[in-house]
Amino acid sequence: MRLSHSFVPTLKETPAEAQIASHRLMLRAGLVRQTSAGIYAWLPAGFRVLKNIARIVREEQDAAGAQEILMPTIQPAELWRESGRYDGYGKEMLRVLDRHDREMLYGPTNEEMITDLFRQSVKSYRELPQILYHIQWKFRDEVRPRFGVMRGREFLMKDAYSFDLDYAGAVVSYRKMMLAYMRTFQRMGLKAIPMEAESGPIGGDLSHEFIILAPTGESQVFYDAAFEEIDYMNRDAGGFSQENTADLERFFKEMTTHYAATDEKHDVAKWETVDAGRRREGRGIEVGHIFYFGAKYSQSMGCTIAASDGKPVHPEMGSYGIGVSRLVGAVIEASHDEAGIIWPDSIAPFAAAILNLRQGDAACDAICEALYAKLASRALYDDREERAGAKFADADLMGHPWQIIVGPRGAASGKVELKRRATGERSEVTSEDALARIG
RNA sequence: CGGAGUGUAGCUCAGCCUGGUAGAGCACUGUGUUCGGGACGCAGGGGCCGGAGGUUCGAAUCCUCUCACUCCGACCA
Repeated sequence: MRLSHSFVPTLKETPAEAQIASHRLMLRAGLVRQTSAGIYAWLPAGFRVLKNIARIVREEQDAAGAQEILMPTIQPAELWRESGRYDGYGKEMLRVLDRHDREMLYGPTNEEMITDLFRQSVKSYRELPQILYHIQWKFRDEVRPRFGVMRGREFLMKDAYSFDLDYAGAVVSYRKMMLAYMRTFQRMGLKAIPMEAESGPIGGDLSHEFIILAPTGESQVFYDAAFEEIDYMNRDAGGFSQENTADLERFFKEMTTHYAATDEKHDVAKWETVDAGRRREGRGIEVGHIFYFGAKYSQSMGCTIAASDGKPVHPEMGSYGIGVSRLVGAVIEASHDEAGIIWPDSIAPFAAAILNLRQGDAACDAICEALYAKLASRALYDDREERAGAKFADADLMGHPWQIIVGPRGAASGKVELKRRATGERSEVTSEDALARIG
């Protein structure tokens, strides 16, 4: 994409409403625009990041054996009456009437709908276990939206639902999802800590929330260094396989025996028992939450399957959420500096920015165009006729992992300067070497 | 939902107290000089001053109502 013809409206000044770093930077880098309280339009660069995050989430869900579906945003009130949550959910649920005065709602979550879908079609224990997920917009009419996309009213969420014959099976599904989550966050360059949590309005008795570490996070977290040392992706390096029940058990034990707590639940006495050299403290942001809730919904909604003896049983369920749009903000909170965003390679909107410091200079133009053609859709070519300072500032703000700086000084001898955004490290290389480094 | 604020140009804001017909910086357009970390000159364009009602000869400014947004608290992916 050429910056001169892109809808990437960067701002030099910070809009008054933005209080936290990620919100400020998302507005300044032209990622999103607010349309009303807690509701945002995603602009090209921001949307690319959102899609990249969704892609990683999707890949890890698929790898865990979950199947992707897509449920609607609008749901009938009927279903929620069945589960008993229609009246209980309160004002956070956006309720609407259609033209026939039927009561509808904009879904804040999908337990009822998935249970309805499931009970219509699955009749035998032979078809279990199953995990279904979708990535869909949700609406929760928060009293007080804030922090940009981190606490919006409309947000993109991955929610998965597991169905198992019995508790033992449900626990396996739960552990699979937990592992998928740790891998998902690792791939985004995030340090995530799973913590035991209250199950809240979703209900149930086994529940973890996933906190990612960011210096500007909302809550103080205390955890054992063990969480930072595990490579969840690589089984050979101490990781785990989702296929292997023993692995899952070992993984779950790792996740639940080491100390981890937010300030609200911090147990100083227990904390003291953690080896002093392994105690870690930081700020954190909640980006995911998983629940096992047994037959809560399958029972209230009359969802049964035939067990091996032919008798009807209520499947055991769990639900698993990741705040996809929230992650965009959370990643920025975890990875930025004074100059702007520092995108992890895996989710960056563009792998590289090409900065032509002298528009119109034959050598510069030629090198830039050649690089741009080779990098195709992976690079943002800053071809504006502006001073170098403005281009550098925008590139730093937008946070591309690499900057390829093409100026008359090096261009004469075919050299460009390659800058790594995260470290600020710069080196003078040929175009070919630059392309090779970017990979 | 309680408390506190703010709505004036695309963005940041001044003007309001003390009514007299709209301002600055940045951004934008044209042009020239510049050009390796947010340049400078000259010339321009852009605003039913959130909305409605009222007071007044006259309202961005005073009064009433309303809408939107933000911040602090209680709640959440």
